[in-house]
Amino acid sequence: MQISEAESVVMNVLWNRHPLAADDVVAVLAGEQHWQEATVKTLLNRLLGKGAIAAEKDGRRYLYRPVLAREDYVASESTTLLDRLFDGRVAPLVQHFCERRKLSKRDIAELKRLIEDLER
Amino acid sequence: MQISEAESVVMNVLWNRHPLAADDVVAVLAGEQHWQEATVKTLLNRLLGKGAIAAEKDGRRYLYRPVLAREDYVASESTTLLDRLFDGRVAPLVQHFCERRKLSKRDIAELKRLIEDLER
DNA sequence: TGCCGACGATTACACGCGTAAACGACGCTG
DNA sequence: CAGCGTCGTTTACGCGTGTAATCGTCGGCA
Repeated sequence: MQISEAESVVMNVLWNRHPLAADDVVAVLAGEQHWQEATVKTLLNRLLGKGAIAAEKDGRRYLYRPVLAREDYVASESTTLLDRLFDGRVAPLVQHFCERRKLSKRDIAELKRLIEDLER
Repeated sequence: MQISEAESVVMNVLWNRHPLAADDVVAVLAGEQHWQEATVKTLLNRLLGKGAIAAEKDGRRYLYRPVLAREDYVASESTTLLDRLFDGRVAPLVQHFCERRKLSKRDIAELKRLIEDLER
Protein backbone atom coordinates (compact mmCIF):
# COMPACT_ATOMS: atom_id res chain seq x y z
CA MET A 1 0.00 0.00 0.00
CA GLN A 2 2.12 2.80 -1.35
CA ILE A 3 0.88 6.34 -0.78
CA SER A 4 2.13 9.01 -3.13
CA GLU A 5 3.11 12.50 -2.13
CA ALA A 6 -0.10 14.13 -3.32
CA GLU A 7 -2.18 11.39 -1.80
CA SER A 8 -0.53 11.89 1.55
CA VAL A 9 -1.71 15.48 1.56
CA VAL A 10 -5.26 14.21 1.36
CA MET A 11 -4.55 11.62 4.03
CA ASN A 12 -3.39 14.41 6.27
CA VAL A 13 -6.72 16.12 6.03
CA LEU A 14 -8.53 12.94 6.95
CA TRP A 15 -6.15 12.17 9.77
CA ASN A 16 -6.91 15.52 11.27
CA ARG A 17 -10.67 15.18 11.01
CA HIS A 18 -12.88 12.35 9.92
CA PRO A 19 -15.16 11.27 8.55
CA LEU A 20 -15.39 13.94 5.90
CA ALA A 21 -17.28 14.28 2.65
CA ALA A 22 -15.28 14.88 -0.50
CA ASP A 23 -16.46 18.44 -0.44
CA ASP A 24 -15.10 19.02 3.02
CA VAL A 25 -11.75 17.70 1.98
CA VAL A 26 -11.78 20.01 -0.98
CA ALA A 27 -12.70 22.91 1.28
CA VAL A 28 -9.89 22.21 3.71
CA LEU A 29 -7.37 21.91 0.92
CA ALA A 30 -8.56 25.03 -0.84
CA GLY A 31 -6.60 26.99 1.70
CA GLU A 32 -3.29 25.25 1.14
CA GLN A 33 -3.32 23.78 -2.33
CA HIS A 34 -3.91 25.06 -5.80
CA TRP A 35 -5.82 21.90 -6.68
CA GLN A 36 -9.07 21.74 -8.60
CA GLU A 37 -11.94 19.90 -7.04
CA ALA A 38 -11.56 17.16 -9.64
CA THR A 39 -8.00 16.54 -8.59
CA VAL A 40 -8.96 15.97 -4.99
CA LYS A 41 -11.66 13.56 -6.06
CA THR A 42 -9.19 11.61 -8.11
CA LEU A 43 -6.88 11.35 -5.15
CA LEU A 44 -9.71 10.22 -2.88
CA ASN A 45 -10.59 7.55 -5.39
CA ARG A 46 -7.05 6.34 -5.71
CA LEU A 47 -6.74 6.13 -1.97
CA LEU A 48 -9.94 4.15 -1.89
CA GLY A 49 -8.53 1.81 -4.48
CA LYS A 50 -5.41 1.35 -2.44
CA GLY A 51 -7.42 0.65 0.66
CA ALA A 52 -5.83 3.51 2.55
CA ILE A 53 -9.22 5.06 3.25
CA ALA A 54 -12.76 3.78 3.47
CA ALA A 55 -16.03 5.32 2.39
CA GLU A 56 -19.32 5.01 4.14
CA LYS A 57 -22.51 6.00 2.42
CA ASP A 58 -24.26 9.00 3.84
CA GLY A 59 -27.37 9.52 1.78
CA ARG A 60 -26.33 10.59 -1.64
CA ARG A 61 -22.66 11.04 -0.76
CA TYR A 62 -19.82 9.30 0.89
CA LEU A 63 -17.99 10.06 4.05
CA TYR A 64 -14.34 9.16 4.00
CA ARG A 65 -12.17 8.03 6.86
CA PRO A 66 -8.61 6.76 7.07
CA VAL A 67 -7.92 3.07 7.26
CA LEU A 68 -4.16 3.40 7.22
CA ALA A 69 -3.09 4.90 10.53
CA ARG A 70 -1.00 8.01 10.48
CA GLU A 71 1.38 6.38 12.91
CA ASP A 72 1.96 3.49 10.58
CA TYR A 73 2.50 5.72 7.61
CA VAL A 74 4.93 7.92 9.48
CA ALA A 75 6.75 4.87 10.77
CA SER A 76 7.16 3.33 7.37
CA GLU A 77 8.24 6.54 5.70
CA SER A 78 10.76 7.44 8.31
CA THR A 79 12.15 3.96 8.62
CA THR A 80 12.64 3.84 4.88
CA LEU A 81 14.55 7.08 4.93
CA LEU A 82 16.59 6.11 7.91
CA ASP A 83 17.56 2.86 6.26
CA ARG A 84 18.45 4.50 3.00
CA LEU A 85 20.47 7.36 4.37
CA PHE A 86 21.63 6.54 7.85
CA ASP A 87 22.05 2.81 7.86
CA GLY A 88 18.86 2.47 9.86
CA ARG A 89 20.21 4.22 12.92
CA VAL A 90 18.77 7.25 14.62
CA ALA A 91 21.89 8.73 16.18
CA PRO A 92 23.62 9.50 12.88
CA LEU A 93 20.54 11.32 11.70
CA VAL A 94 20.46 13.49 14.77
CA GLN A 95 24.15 14.08 14.42
CA HIS A 96 23.60 15.16 10.87
CA PHE A 97 21.20 17.86 12.01
CA CYS A 98 23.52 18.78 14.84
CA GLU A 99 26.30 19.48 12.45
CA ARG A 100 24.03 21.50 10.26
CA ARG A 101 22.83 23.52 13.25
CA LYS A 102 19.29 22.53 12.60
CA LEU A 103 18.47 21.75 16.20
CA SER A 104 16.43 24.36 17.98
CA LYS A 105 16.81 25.02 21.69
CA ARG A 106 13.51 23.35 22.07
CA ASP A 107 14.68 20.29 20.17
CA ILE A 108 17.72 20.03 22.37
CA ALA A 109 15.72 20.34 25.55
CA GLU A 110 13.26 17.74 24.41
CA LEU A 111 15.94 15.37 23.28
CA LYS A 112 17.59 15.69 26.63
CA ARG A 113 14.41 14.76 28.38
CA LEU A 114 13.82 11.84 26.09
CA ILE A 115 17.24 10.47 26.82
CA GLU A 116 16.85 10.93 30.52
CA ASP A 117 13.57 9.10 30.45
CA LEU A 118 15.13 6.29 28.52
CA GLU A 119 17.80 5.80 31.10
CA ARG A 120 15.35 5.16 33.84
CA MET B 1 18.12 18.49 -9.35
CA GLN B 2 15.90 15.65 -8.27
CA ILE B 3 17.54 12.26 -7.79
CA SER B 4 15.32 9.22 -8.02
CA GLU B 5 15.53 6.19 -5.81
CA ALA B 6 17.37 4.01 -8.32
CA GLU B 7 19.67 6.85 -9.23
CA SER B 8 20.61 7.34 -5.63
CA VAL B 9 21.86 3.78 -5.49
CA VAL B 10 24.30 4.63 -8.24
CA MET B 11 25.24 7.85 -6.49
CA ASN B 12 26.06 5.84 -3.43
CA VAL B 13 28.59 3.81 -5.32
CA LEU B 14 30.26 6.95 -6.62
CA TRP B 15 30.20 8.60 -3.23
CA ASN B 16 32.07 5.68 -1.81
CA ARG B 17 34.72 5.60 -4.49
CA HIS B 18 35.43 7.84 -7.41
CA PRO B 19 36.19 8.34 -10.14
CA LEU B 20 34.90 5.08 -11.53
CA ALA B 21 34.27 3.77 -15.01
CA ALA B 22 30.78 2.59 -15.86
CA ASP B 23 32.06 -0.93 -15.70
CA ASP B 24 33.30 -0.50 -12.17
CA VAL B 25 29.95 0.81 -11.09
CA VAL B 26 28.30 -2.17 -12.69
CA ALA B 27 30.71 -4.47 -10.93
CA VAL B 28 30.08 -2.94 -7.52
CA LEU B 29 26.34 -3.11 -8.00
CA ALA B 30 26.41 -6.66 -9.26
CA GLY B 31 26.75 -7.72 -5.67
CA GLU B 32 23.72 -5.88 -4.37
CA GLN B 33 21.35 -5.35 -7.26
CA HIS B 34 19.69 -7.52 -9.84
CA TRP B 35 20.26 -4.86 -12.48
CA GLN B 36 21.44 -5.48 -16.00
CA GLU B 37 24.45 -3.58 -17.19
CA ALA B 38 22.21 -1.56 -19.49
CA THR B 39 20.16 -0.36 -16.59
CA VAL B 40 23.18 0.99 -14.78
CA LYS B 41 24.27 2.78 -17.92
CA THR B 42 20.90 4.42 -18.26
CA LEU B 43 21.06 5.61 -14.69
CA LEU B 44 24.55 7.00 -15.15
CA ASN B 45 23.35 8.89 -18.19
CA ARG B 46 20.33 10.30 -16.45
CA LEU B 47 22.51 11.44 -13.60
CA LEU B 48 24.81 13.08 -16.10
CA GLY B 49 21.84 14.82 -17.64
CA LYS B 50 20.76 16.07 -14.27
CA GLY B 51 24.22 17.33 -13.52
CA ALA B 52 24.50 15.19 -10.42
CA ILE B 53 27.66 13.56 -11.69
CA ALA B 54 30.37 14.51 -14.14
CA ALA B 55 32.31 12.44 -16.63
CA GLU B 56 35.90 12.88 -17.54
CA LYS B 57 37.33 11.19 -20.58
CA ASP B 58 39.87 8.50 -19.94
CA GLY B 59 40.99 7.23 -23.30
CA ARG B 60 38.10 5.39 -24.83
CA ARG B 61 35.90 5.55 -21.76
CA TYR B 62 34.60 7.89 -19.17
CA LEU B 63 35.31 8.11 -15.51
CA TYR B 64 32.43 9.31 -13.42
CA ARG B 65 32.50 11.31 -10.24
CA PRO B 66 29.81 12.92 -8.11
CA VAL B 67 29.07 16.59 -8.44
CA LEU B 68 26.22 16.61 -5.97
CA ALA B 69 27.71 16.08 -2.51
CA ARG B 70 26.37 13.23 -0.44
CA GLU B 71 26.00 15.62 2.47
CA ASP B 72 23.76 17.89 0.45
CA TYR B 73 21.66 15.08 -0.81
CA VAL B 74 21.21 13.61 2.64
CA ALA B 75 20.39 17.03 4.01
CA SER B 76 17.75 17.74 1.44
CA GLU B 77 16.14 14.33 1.68
CA SER B 78 15.99 14.30 5.42
CA THR B 79 14.83 17.87 5.70
CA THR B 80 12.03 17.15 3.27
CA LEU B 81 10.89 14.18 5.29
CA LEU B 82 11.19 16.01 8.55
CA ASP B 83 9.11 18.85 7.22
CA ARG B 84 6.46 16.58 5.82
CA LEU B 85 6.06 14.32 8.79
CA PHE B 86 7.36 16.03 11.88
CA ASP B 87 6.73 19.67 11.25
CA GLY B 88 10.42 20.17 10.59
CA ARG B 89 11.53 19.31 14.07
CA VAL B 90 13.98 16.64 15.10
CA ALA B 91 12.77 15.84 18.60
CA PRO B 92 9.38 14.48 17.52
CA LEU B 93 11.11 12.18 15.10
CA VAL B 94 13.35 10.79 17.77
CA GLN B 95 10.41 10.45 20.05
CA HIS B 96 8.60 8.52 17.39
CA PHE B 97 11.39 5.99 17.30
CA CYS B 98 11.56 5.94 21.07
CA GLU B 99 7.97 4.94 21.27
CA ARG B 100 8.44 2.28 18.68
CA ARG B 101 11.47 0.91 20.56
CA LYS B 102 13.64 1.41 17.59
CA LEU B 103 16.53 2.93 19.49
CA SER B 104 19.46 0.64 20.10
CA LYS B 105 21.61 0.92 23.19
CA ARG B 106 24.22 2.32 20.94
CA ASP B 107 21.84 4.96 19.60
CA ILE B 108 20.95 5.99 23.09
CA ALA B 109 24.54 6.26 24.19
CA GLU B 110 25.44 8.29 21.14
CA LEU B 111 22.48 10.57 21.50
CA LYS B 112 23.43 11.19 25.09
CA ARG B 113 26.90 12.19 24.07
CA LEU B 114 25.60 14.44 21.34
CA ILE B 115 23.35 16.22 23.76
CA GLU B 116 26.06 16.62 26.31
CA ASP B 117 28.36 18.09 23.72
CA LEU B 118 25.68 20.49 22.66
CA GLU B 119 25.28 21.82 26.12
CA ARG B 120 28.85 22.85 26.43
C1' DT C 1 -42.88 15.76 -13.89
C1' DG C 2 -39.09 17.46 -16.25
C1' DC C 3 -34.78 19.83 -15.86
C1' DC C 4 -30.66 21.29 -13.20
C1' DG C 5 -27.26 20.78 -10.29
C1' DA C 6 -24.37 17.99 -7.43
C1' DC C 7 -21.81 13.67 -6.76
C1' DG C 8 -19.16 9.88 -7.69
C1' DA C 9 -17.07 7.20 -11.65
C1' DT C 10 -14.65 7.04 -15.84
C1' DT C 11 -11.42 8.65 -19.00
C1' DA C 12 -7.36 11.55 -20.37
C1' DC C 13 -2.80 12.77 -20.91
C1' DA C 14 1.98 14.12 -20.31
C1' DC C 15 5.97 13.10 -17.65
C1' DG C 16 9.32 10.69 -14.81
C1' DC C 17 10.99 6.31 -13.49
C1' DG C 18 12.49 1.43 -13.57
C1' DT C 19 14.14 -1.56 -16.57
C1' DA C 20 16.28 -2.73 -20.61
C1' DA C 21 17.42 -3.75 -25.65
C1' DA C 22 19.23 -1.88 -30.02
C1' DC C 23 22.44 1.05 -32.39
C1' DG C 24 26.66 3.08 -33.78
C1' DA C 25 31.50 4.12 -33.50
C1' DC C 26 36.14 2.80 -32.57
C1' DG C 27 40.18 0.33 -31.44
C1' DC C 28 42.36 -4.23 -30.94
C1' DT C 29 43.37 -8.86 -32.80
C1' DG C 30 43.97 -12.32 -36.05
C1' DC D 1 42.60 -4.97 -43.08
C1' DA D 2 38.35 -7.06 -41.66
C1' DG D 3 35.72 -8.58 -37.72
C1' DC D 4 34.50 -8.48 -33.17
C1' DG D 5 33.98 -6.88 -28.90
C1' DT D 6 33.38 -2.83 -25.99
C1' DC D 7 31.77 1.67 -24.87
C1' DG D 8 28.64 5.24 -24.82
C1' DT D 9 24.14 6.84 -27.02
C1' DT D 10 19.50 6.33 -28.47
C1' DT D 11 15.22 4.30 -28.31
C1' DA D 12 11.51 1.56 -25.91
C1' DC D 13 7.83 0.63 -23.04
C1' DG D 14 4.66 -0.09 -19.24
C1' DC D 15 3.40 1.92 -14.87
C1' DG D 16 2.47 5.37 -11.31
C1' DT D 17 1.63 10.12 -10.60
C1' DG D 18 -0.03 14.86 -10.92
C1' DT D 19 -3.54 17.17 -12.72
C1' DA D 20 -7.90 17.47 -14.68
C1' DA D 21 -12.19 17.24 -17.76
C1' DT D 22 -16.15 14.59 -18.99
C1' DC D 23 -19.91 11.32 -18.18
C1' DG D 24 -23.70 9.31 -16.07
C1' DT D 25 -26.99 9.21 -12.43
C1' DC D 26 -30.13 10.65 -9.00
C1' DG D 27 -32.58 13.69 -6.02
C1' DG D 28 -34.71 18.11 -5.35
C1' DC D 29 -36.97 22.26 -7.06
C1' DA D 30 -39.87 24.71 -10.19
